[in-house]
Amino acid sequence: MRLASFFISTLKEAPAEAELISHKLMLRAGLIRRLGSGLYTWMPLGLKVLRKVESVVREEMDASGALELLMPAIQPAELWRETGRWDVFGPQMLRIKDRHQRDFCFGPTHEEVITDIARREIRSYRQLPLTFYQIQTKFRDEIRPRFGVMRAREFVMKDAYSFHAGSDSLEKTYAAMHEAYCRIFSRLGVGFRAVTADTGPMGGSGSHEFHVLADSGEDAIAFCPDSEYAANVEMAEALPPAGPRGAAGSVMRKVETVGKKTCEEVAAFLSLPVEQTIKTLAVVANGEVYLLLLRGDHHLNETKVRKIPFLCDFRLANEEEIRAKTGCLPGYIGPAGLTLPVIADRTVAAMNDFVCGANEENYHLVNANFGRDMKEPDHVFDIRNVIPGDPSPDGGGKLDICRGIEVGHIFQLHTKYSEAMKAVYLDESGQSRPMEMGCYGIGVSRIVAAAVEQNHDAGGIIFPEAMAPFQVVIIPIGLKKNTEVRIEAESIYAALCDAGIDVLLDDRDDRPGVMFADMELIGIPHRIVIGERSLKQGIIEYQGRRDEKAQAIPYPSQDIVGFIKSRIRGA
RNA sequence: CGGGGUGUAGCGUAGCCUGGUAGCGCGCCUGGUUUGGGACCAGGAUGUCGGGAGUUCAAAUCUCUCCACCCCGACCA
Repeated sequence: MRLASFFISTLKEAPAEAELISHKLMLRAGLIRRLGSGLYTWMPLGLKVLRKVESVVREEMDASGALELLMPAIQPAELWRETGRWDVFGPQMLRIKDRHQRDFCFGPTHEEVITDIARREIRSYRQLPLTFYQIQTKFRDEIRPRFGVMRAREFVMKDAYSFHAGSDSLEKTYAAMHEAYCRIFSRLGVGFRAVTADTGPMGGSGSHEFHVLADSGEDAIAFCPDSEYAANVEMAEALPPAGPRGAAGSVMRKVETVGKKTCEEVAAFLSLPVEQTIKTLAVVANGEVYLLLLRGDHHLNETKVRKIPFLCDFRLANEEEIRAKTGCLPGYIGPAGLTLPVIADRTVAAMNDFVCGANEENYHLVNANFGRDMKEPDHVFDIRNVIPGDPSPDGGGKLDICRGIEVGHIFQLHTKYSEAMKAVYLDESGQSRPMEMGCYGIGVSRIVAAAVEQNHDAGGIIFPEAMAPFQVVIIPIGLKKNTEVRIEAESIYAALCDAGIDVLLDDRDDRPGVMFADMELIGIPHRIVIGERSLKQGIIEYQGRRDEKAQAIPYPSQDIVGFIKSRIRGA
């Protein structure tokens, strides 16, 4: 491609709306332009990147045996009513009415549509297993779209769905998809990690997320540096403390703690470690008020709480409810002297001589103990987030926590959708059975942002080889003025094109600094500079995007195409 | 949804407090000189000051209202 007949639009300064480095760089490089909140145009240069990501995804999906199809972006409400998700999905789903006032949505996902296809088309176990996939635009009306295409409302997603006669087959395909995902992210050149995950609103069991590791990631990942263990913190199990609970020591006393509401404040006020305090959370589920007990420095894990059957639809109690049940303000409530059901975190259950609210405004209890000063907890569950230093659930060492950008998620759905929508097949014995299903997503557009987030420097983006908009750029200095420069630039350009390399010729005849800066900003991995000065010495210059300095290449004596090819491969 | 903030030329911004007919940098256009790291000289174009209403002789500036966008939060007592 010749730049004079292409279109790039770079910015020296980033628009004020961008916060995240990837967002700023994508705007400055002219990859994307914002149309509205969470809505982005992929400019020609950005679209080239997006398409390259798509093609890697497509190649690996095809290689895994999945079959590409394309479903409508707009879906009728009836399908969603069959699975009950029309009501469950909530405001994240963009609902539309057609001219007849019939309900539709702009698909946030496609389980219903694909299951409808499956029930119409698949009759027999002989047709199974089957995996379909598409690369489609989705719309989710996010609470707060942000970070450009990282969390946009409209985005490009690869979603695949597999159908099986039996869960063995599902597990096989699931494993194959896991492998395909690892190949995809490796080929794309992003640093990633597969972690065990919660299934969330998609339902089902058995799930892995794929995260691009980046400090700006929205997800926290617990991992063990000394073993293979890695999980979303939502999922990471906090093991019970090793030893038994210590014996109760000196007698419990009530102390005045005026204005000290948080555990940190109370601990500091009493000169005790915050690990010696217990915080009490009042929640309401099914009309009942429960007390949840956590160690002062720990945080509640909502996902874990929702897995406790009687708390699956819990919410935090409001101030009036708390006052009615405990007679006291939030900040001073505690498990002592109340009849409310108490759910203790595993860590709390092993604590003795702790500090907790006295259920009296401006007072806390010190040296409190279960059994002696209050009833034992009614239930003990793992309801907290793990923190760095916690033992790894696989026994392999201590956990650490890092951040990641979720770019892929695979689920075993089993028969959640097939049962609801009667997607059945006949097995060998002629019996009708619901199909086992799996579902596998990749955030295609998000990958671009994640890759930029992970690969950039002061000059701009450093695209990984596989998703760079162009593999090589040729920068001629003094193109119009110097015939020799023009001839050699054209000849090298033609040779690289013939070799099937995606090469950009910067024929703008601009000042060198402008061309260098632009090409660095948009992140082209390999650069060839052809100038009168070097040509006279029988050389041209090559510089990799990550290289400190350019290197001289003897020219025309050295085979440039071969050299570039080796660079592309070696990168 | 709650809180905070911003809206002035394509981008970044000054002016607003203290009302008097809008300025700067980059970019853009023309001509010329330049050409190995975002050039220089000369000339030029581009603003419903987010929309509407109000106050005033006069509003980017004050008031009200609507809109858009950004940030933080949306249960951790």
